[in-house]
Order: sequence, then structure tokens, then C-alpha cells
Amino acid sequence: MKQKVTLKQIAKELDVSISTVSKALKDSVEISLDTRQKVKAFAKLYNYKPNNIALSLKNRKTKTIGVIIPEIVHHFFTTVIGGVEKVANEKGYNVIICSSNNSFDKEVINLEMLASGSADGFILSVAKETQQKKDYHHIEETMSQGMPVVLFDRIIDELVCDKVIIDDGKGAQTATNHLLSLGCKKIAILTTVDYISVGKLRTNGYLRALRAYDITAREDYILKIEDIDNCESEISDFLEDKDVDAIFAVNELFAVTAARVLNEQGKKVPDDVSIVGFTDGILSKHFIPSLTTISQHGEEMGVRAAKLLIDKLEGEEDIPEEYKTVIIDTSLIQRQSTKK
Amino acid sequence: MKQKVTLKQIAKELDVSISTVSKALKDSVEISLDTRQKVKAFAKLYNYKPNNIALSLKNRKTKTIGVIIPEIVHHFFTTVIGGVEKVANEKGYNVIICSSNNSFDKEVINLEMLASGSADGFILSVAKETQQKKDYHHIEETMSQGMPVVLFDRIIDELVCDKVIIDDGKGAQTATNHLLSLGCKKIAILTTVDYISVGKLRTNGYLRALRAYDITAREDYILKIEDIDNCESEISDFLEDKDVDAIFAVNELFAVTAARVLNEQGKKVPDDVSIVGFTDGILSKHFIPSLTTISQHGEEMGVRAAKLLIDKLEGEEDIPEEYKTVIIDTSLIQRQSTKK
DNA sequence: TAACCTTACGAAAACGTTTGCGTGTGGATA
DNA sequence: TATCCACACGCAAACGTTTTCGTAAGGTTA
Repeated sequence: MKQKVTLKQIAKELDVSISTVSKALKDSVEISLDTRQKVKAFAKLYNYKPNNIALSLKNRKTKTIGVIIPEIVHHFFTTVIGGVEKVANEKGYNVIICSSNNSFDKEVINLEMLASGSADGFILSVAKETQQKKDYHHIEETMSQGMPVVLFDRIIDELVCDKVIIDDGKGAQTATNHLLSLGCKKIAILTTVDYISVGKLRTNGYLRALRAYDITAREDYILKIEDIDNCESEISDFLEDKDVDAIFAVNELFAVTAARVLNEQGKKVPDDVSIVGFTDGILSKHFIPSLTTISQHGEEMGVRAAKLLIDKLEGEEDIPEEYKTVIIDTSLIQRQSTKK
Repeated sequence: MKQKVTLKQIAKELDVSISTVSKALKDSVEISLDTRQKVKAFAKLYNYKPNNIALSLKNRKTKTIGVIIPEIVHHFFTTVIGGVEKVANEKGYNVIICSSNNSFDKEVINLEMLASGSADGFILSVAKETQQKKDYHHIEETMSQGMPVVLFDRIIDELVCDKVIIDDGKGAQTATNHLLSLGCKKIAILTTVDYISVGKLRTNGYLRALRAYDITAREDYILKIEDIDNCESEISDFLEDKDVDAIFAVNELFAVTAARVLNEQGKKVPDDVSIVGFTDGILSKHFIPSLTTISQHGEEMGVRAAKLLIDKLEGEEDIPEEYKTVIIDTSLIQRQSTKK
């Protein structure tokens, strides 16, 4: 097993100093052409690659971006990561991904671990628990140590940093408007409990849309789902004997589950009930009927977040700090789950 | 902006040497109780965290596992990552994830980058292009430098290393058997071109199952799909006027697309045609009808792969190398797409 | 031939740790 | 009082780089 070759070893073999080797490999004019060629040939032969760790230590930067997301098995988040990777790789950055599993503790651990030398900055979407706890000391601390943080999707208003979000309210409004423009009058919403920020924002958008159409929102048309994993029974109970002609679901799962429930209750989508979802994932695309939905443009979010972060990382140290909040446009994708 | 505090700074403040601080923090008996307490209090106050990079350099290990997968936006791979993370975190390892995007070049770049100091070992599923090119020098080189590699799912037979796979052939056989036991006689298969190893293996399993039932396989019941992204037209043409009573699809996408096509052609699933898929992803679970499928137990694969890798990483240096191939059992999940 | 300039290279510090070993101080022992 | 031993701590090397600065050798100029 041939071990990794270092400058020192090359230097020894060639009977020159470490600095000579280092300079030769960088084509420094300080070193004679002769020596340069000799060193390079040798390095190539032994497949020399500079040790990243040593470089990081020396340069005090890792050229690595840390990404922390609530769930790794999640289509939207992976599309965001895709966008981050794209930009990062173009700019010569590596990406480390960690999942907090929606746990506050794991988020803290991951962040602290990456912050202690492994990454130069962070792109993060906070865990559900963190949103509940409203404890952001770990993020604040990271920033106060000079490491930039970009928040996306599930952001925290109180934190002063770059952010990339979609206009959840506007997206929801668009979705609801679409249903209204189709002539639907009795539009129910399947949403989350309020402490999930995006759920709340989307609910508000729905309410605004109704108001603009002079339709009074009905409490009994709003379902705030507690237990996402067992949403089917909640939705089923909710929809039982309810005379709605449209449903706006704040995520994909609620949308397809509603479709499934309606199906079981003998109602047709979109003929009897139209459905609009949120998030353009696998399910929306391939479901029968395919789902009209609001696309969040996950990849674009990732791209923008990575750019913001890298700008901060490569910007001048002491220019006055200035933080941006990028709002990505959502778009309505019309498919089969809403009647024409 | 308070910068990260180092041993040196603490030492200076407290007017002791760096080594004293280091030892005090480790509760060394060499240091007086008094000093120890003072140092620890100070360290806590300033939130001292040892610099991982420096530690990695010193210890010549990073306590990091590199995971390279062909696609990040892919349910199966993310479940595997979930399993890897679980084990890794338990054992104090960090996980770096990179996607090769199915490109050979990017796989090489990612591997080399992580191999030059960022990770101690690798868990990897090779890119499509790599399977075609049959060029594995980057993986061989990584191993020859003493970094263990565990291959999973899309493995390479020629490479001598730990592997975690499912028995694709057996899984396919189980799927086909299930259809046969339901009384289906005319079973088509939707598979991939042959260079995708898992596609080929699954096709073979399908053929074996038919043979065991004394049914002659028909060429015109086998569709090898080239362009996965546009599989719908291929499947649609294939199924046109074809009098099949069952379909075995080697992945989720083919399965739901087949269902969609059948739906458009006015055939009912499962009444007219039964469908069995492969991979238990989001789609299979939530589709209407939900899909009978072969579960690959992605998380379990990740768990096993991580364990194998960590065993190698923490094992004695010079025990005779011994490589294992773990075969994860698949299981048939019966849902609504196959009639009872 | 003395002064100077190039050329080509090496020494050493720095990044932040850990750790084996050396050492000064003070008290106990002989 | 000379010897010895704990005790408590510091020095320095090592991990692999990069880079500044110093310098020896040789050639050129006045």
C-alpha cells in the first residue's frame, strides 16, 4: 500500500528542500527550469496531491460550505442542495451536508462540529424543533465568530443574515386565486399547525385571496394538521360529508392524501373537487391525475443561497455588513387536478 | 466579532504555556487542580472548541466519511444516506456527501478531492458513466493509498473491497413469482439497458422466475428503456395493443408511468393489469392505486455500509485484509396494484 | 580586485493541536 | 546540609503546507 506522498518525501528523494519542491510545483521563477521540471515529473509520477487539511490549516479556510437541512430524505431539500452544489463546484467549493432530522440538539451539534474548522460558512434551513424553541444561540454564535450564514426556506426573522425564501403567502394566494378563477367557491385548505412558519404564511395567503374575492373564510374549511405522518385519518374525517369544490394543500403529501381520500369517498378529481398543491415534487408530477401545484424552484433557491454565501466569503473583510433577503418567485404549474 | 479562541490565546491570557492549557483541558494529573479549574473556567467562558482541522492534521485522520452517490435528488439514495448518518453519528463520525451527477469526471474529482485529506474512507455508488467506461482507476488508487472504500447498490465486481448490495435477481424473481402466483401469464418487464448492472440483474431474475414456471419468455414482452427521462412514449408504444396481464417494472418511475399509460389506454390497474415495481419510495406509497413493490431497505444498506467502513477504519492496521459482501434481503410489499 | 547584482536555493515561521520529556522548585529524608 | 523525589509546568517536535527572507555562489561592472 503506497502511502500518500508529501512534499517532504519528494524533497528527500530529490535531495532538495521542501520549499524548493513547493515552489517548483507552483512554477516559481525562483527555481531553475531544470529543477522545476525534475520536481514536476517526480510529483506526477508519484501522483502528488497537496493535503487539503494542511492547506486549510495554513490558509484558515476550508473552501467548504456546510449545508444543514431538517431532512435528507426530502425531495425539496435535495433539489436545493442540487443548486448549492452546482454553484459551489463552479467556484471551487466543496459541500458538506448534514441533516438535523428536525431535532434542535442535532442541529446544534452539527453546526458546532462544522463550525469548528470544517466549513467556512453555512446554508441552513432550521429544524422544526428550533422553530418551536426559538433558541437560536448556536446560529448567532456561529455568525459572531465570523462565519456567514444563509438561511433558506424555514428562516428566522429575528436573525440578521442573508436569507433566501419564496413568498409563501403570495404563492398560496396564487394557488387560491387559480381555484377561484375556475369558479370554485367552497375552497378548503389543508395546512399545518401555526408554529411551522411556512404553513402559517400559506394559510394567510389563502385567507387574503378569499378576502379579495369577497368570500368569507369559514373555520370549518380550514384543517390544521398536527401529525403529518398520519394525516390521512385527519383529512378523511375532515372531508367526510363536507361539500367542498376545491382544496388547497400546503404541501404535496396533503394534496395526494386528499386525492386518495376523495377517491375513496367516491368523488372525482378534478370533476367534483379541484386540488392545488404546493411544492413541485415527484408525487405531483406522476400522480394520476397529475397535480396542479405551486413550484418553489428549489434548485434556484440553492443557487441563490450559494451565491450569497460565496459573495460573503470572498468579499472584503471590512466592508460594512449588508444583508439581503432574496425572494424567489413561485409559479403555478397547471396540471390535471384542476378542471379547465 | 469575536474570533474563535485558540489554546494559544487562552495560554497568553492566563500566562501559562500552551501545553499546560491543553493538558488542563484534558484533566491531566500533570497539572495542578487549581490551574485545571482556572483553565477550564476560562475555556468555557470563551467557548473554546478545539479546531478540527488542526486535530485532523495532527492525528492524520478526519473522523469523516465521504459518501458519493450518483444523484442527490433521489429517494433511494437519500434513504441510504440516512442510514449512514445514523451509524456515523453514533460513532462520532461526520459525513460528507457529494453527488457525481452520474458523471465519471465529477466522480473522479469528488473522490480525489475528498481523498486528499477530507475523509478517512468512502461509501460510494458509482455513476452510470463509470459503469459504462469501466474505468475504476480512481477508486483503486484511493484504496491503494490506504483509504477503505465500501461500494453499495451499483457496485463493481472487479473491485476487491467491501460491498453492500441487495440480491437484485432474487428480488426480481420474488416480484415475478408474486405475479405468477396471482395467475398472471403474460408478464411484461420494463427494464433498463444492459449496462446498468441492476437493470440487467433484475431482468435475469424475471427470466429465471418465468423459467421456473415453465413459461417461455417472449422478446416482445421485454422493454429495455434507453432514455429514462422520456420513458413515457417508449412505454406507451410498447404497451399499445399488447395483451399483457401484468407488468414488472425495475423501478418506481417505470411502474407509475406504466400505470399512467394503462390508464390512458383505458385499462384498469389491477383489474386488467397487475403491476409490481422495485424500490419502495414515495411514489409507490402514495400512488393510486398504491404499488406493490420490492423494498430495497435503503436505510439498512446505509447502516451496513457505514458499519463495514467504520470497522475497517478502526480495525488493526495490519490484520490480513478481508472483504465482505453484505447482501440485504429484499421484501415484497403488497399493496393495491396487484389483484388479490 | 572590490563592489554589486543575479540566480537558485534553504531556513524558518506560521496555522492549532497533542504529547514525550526535560527541568526548576520545594519539601522530605538521611 | 546534601540528596532525592514529587509536583507542576514548559519546551519542542510533529502533522503538511506556503511564503518571506536570508544567503551562497557565480558573474558582471567599475
